[in-house]
Amino acid sequence: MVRACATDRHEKHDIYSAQCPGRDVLYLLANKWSTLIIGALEEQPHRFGELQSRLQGVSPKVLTQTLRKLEDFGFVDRTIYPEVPLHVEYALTDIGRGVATPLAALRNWIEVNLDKIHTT
Amino acid sequence: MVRACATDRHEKHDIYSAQCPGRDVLYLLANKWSTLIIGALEEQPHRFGELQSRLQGVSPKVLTQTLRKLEDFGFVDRTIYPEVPLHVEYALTDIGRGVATPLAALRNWIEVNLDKIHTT
DNA sequence: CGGGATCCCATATGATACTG
DNA sequence: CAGTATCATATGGGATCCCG
Repeated sequence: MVRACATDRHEKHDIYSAQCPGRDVLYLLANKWSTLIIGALEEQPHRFGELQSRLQGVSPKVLTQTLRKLEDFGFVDRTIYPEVPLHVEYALTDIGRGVATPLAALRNWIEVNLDKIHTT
Repeated sequence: MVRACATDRHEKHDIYSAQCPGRDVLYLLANKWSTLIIGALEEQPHRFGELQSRLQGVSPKVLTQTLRKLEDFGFVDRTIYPEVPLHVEYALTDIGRGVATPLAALRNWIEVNLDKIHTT
């Protein structure tokens, strides 16, 4: 259950309410790349370039934007190794590994049921 | 596991590939309202106006757009009762109830962990 | 290598008014 | 009631070039 009880409607802790902070989280994931990025990082930490080649089709700008947002929410950790050439690694935080689980379930469901879905 | 094996990279059945049809499904859900709509319909069928008041903040235009997309993918069923006044009901299809499960898991995770997330 | 800076477009989202 | 029409805007997304 998402709501604890019926009286939660349109309260702060009801995700169906406009005031619920959970909507921000849902909206963070609700873009073209967040879910895929978290999925990739769940397997193992990735460097910027590795992510870009793994997530076919993402531009460096959008990849940066999305990573920053995930950092802001505390889902992703960015570590800089001051080497030459520069080395930056992105990894999931504890909380990041937390969301990764339901997101993996979603991706998995999609893969398993893809043949039953009418993808025009 | 999302990929069956490592050799799946950048193939049609690898969701990380740009050619994977699963991306369309992921992208369908990746918008501001789809997840909430499916969540609401999971509880019970809703009329248009019921949905609109339940999902605080959605405009009729956007609600229609999203519902149409969900219909196209076969997740939602639209039934018209030719009464006066007009009566239209939206309900989940079998496949719609399928996605609803992982989506509910995601919403639930968000609610449970909301206090641990840094929502600026 | 890992981006930041720019410019630009497509689309998602919205507010409001109107109709079958 | 259940939308559609219209207009307006925000943001996502992308291409390219450049720099430490």
